[in-house]
Formats: sequence, structure tokens, C-alpha cells
Amino acid sequence: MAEKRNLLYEKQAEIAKAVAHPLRIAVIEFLKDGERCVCDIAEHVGSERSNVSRHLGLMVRAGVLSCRKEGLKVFYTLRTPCIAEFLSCVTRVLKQQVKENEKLLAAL
Amino acid sequence: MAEKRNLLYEKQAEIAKAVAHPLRIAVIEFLKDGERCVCDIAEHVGSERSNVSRHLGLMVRAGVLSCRKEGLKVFYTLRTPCIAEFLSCVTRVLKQQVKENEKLLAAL
DNA sequence: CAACTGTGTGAGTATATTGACATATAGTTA
DNA sequence: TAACTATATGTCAATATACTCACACAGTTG
Repeated sequence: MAEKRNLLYEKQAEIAKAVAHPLRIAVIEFLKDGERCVCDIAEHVGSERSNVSRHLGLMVRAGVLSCRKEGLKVFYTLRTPCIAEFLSCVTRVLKQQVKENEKLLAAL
Repeated sequence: MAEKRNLLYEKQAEIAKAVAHPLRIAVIEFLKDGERCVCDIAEHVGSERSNVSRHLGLMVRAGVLSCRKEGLKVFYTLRTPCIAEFLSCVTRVLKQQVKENEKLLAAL
């Protein structure tokens, strides 16, 4: 029973980890508008193609992205809209933090 | 402009990272029912108290948890319900993955 | 073949995780 | 009050994982 739960937690952590990196978040934001090739993604986030390709592969393996080959290019896209949703959740947490900091500041 | 965006992505990544660990997910699930002391949390997740304490501290710094001292004990709790939502999103992605795997299996 | 796109590899650096132990603080008891 | 116990956190070293860059390689197109 506990074993099963741990397996679940590991899977969940894997997915969360696939999102937990600035560059990968930038990619996810970029892909909200639709599919993009590695080339465009690399230019947009301002990093080496080989590096970006690794991050993309990681997210595909985690089930966050899917890809489609067409000629020379490989187009990546968000696998489900849920991905964009959990960025919204994270942003909500962040906003709450800022709000509390403002309260603290006002009390000084 | 790009600088500001990167700062945002880093902050978001920090929060996502704070969730992206099996033990920490176990803790978050446990705290859904209400606040708990380190002692109880450590027993529930089956790990050393010092280790659990470190993970808890990390989550507090990331803004995911908050804590309250009472006598000998320190009680931790989810800072906002958004955290639980984030996990729900992750779980939805996981379910989608399983569904697609089933389709694949059926096609064999 | 030459140009282009994407992926794989290896080394170097940085960050995360853990266990064992020490420390700090709060309560309890003699 | 002093000694003792319980709870939580901090520190250190060892290990593992993650990240990036530079370059080599593979596949596709003209």
C-alpha cells in the first residue's frame, strides 16, 4: 500500500520536475501559442540548440510535451492544456507571496 | 523586458521545484488534512526528522508552507489551497499518460 | 556534395539529497 | 535550581543528479 503511494509520488515528482526549471517554463509559455520547432524555441529562450533539445527531450519523456517531425524540423507542442494550468497555479502562489510581502512592508 | 520575464520564470521554477520531490509531495498530501508537527510528518513519510525538517524549511522558504511554533512542537501547514491544486494538475497529466498507454497497449 | 536542423556525447561545474551527529530550545521531573 | 527528555534545526561529508557548453554525428533537403 505504502509502496504504491510512493510510486505515485515519484511519478508526480517526475512531472513536476519537468516543469521546475526557468528555461523549461519559458519554453512552456512560448508553446502556449502553438507548436514550434527547436530552432525557434532556442532563439526565443536564448540558449544553445543542443541544450534546448535536451530540455525538450526531458519534457517529452515526462509526458509534458509531444513532438512531430516534418522535413528538417521537429515541432514541439504542449501535450495537454493541463500543463498551462499548473503554471497558472504556480503563478497564483507567487501572487499570494507578493501580497503578503506588501502587507509586511506596510507594517514597517 | 526579457530580464523581467526571466526573473519571473526563476521564481516560478523555485516554487515548482519546491514541490518536485517524492517526499515533499507526500508531505503536501499529508498536510491537505490540516497542520501537523515535524514528528508526525516524519513518521508518516518514513524518513529521518532532520531530513524532513530540511525539506519543510525548503518549502517554507519557497512559500509553499507556513509554520507555527507551539511549545516543543512546530506545526506546518499549506500556505494556500493553490498548492493542492497544482498537485491535482500534475495528477491529471499523469492520468492522461496512463490513458494513452492503454490505447497503445490495446493496439498491440 | 553542401547546408541546415536536431540529437548524442563527454567534461566540467553546480546543485540536491541524505545520514550521522551536534546544537538550541522548551518542557518535565527530582 | 539542576538534570533530564523531547522536539526541531544546523552542520559536515559523501554521493548522486542536473545543467551547460562545445563539438561530433545523423538525417533531410536542394
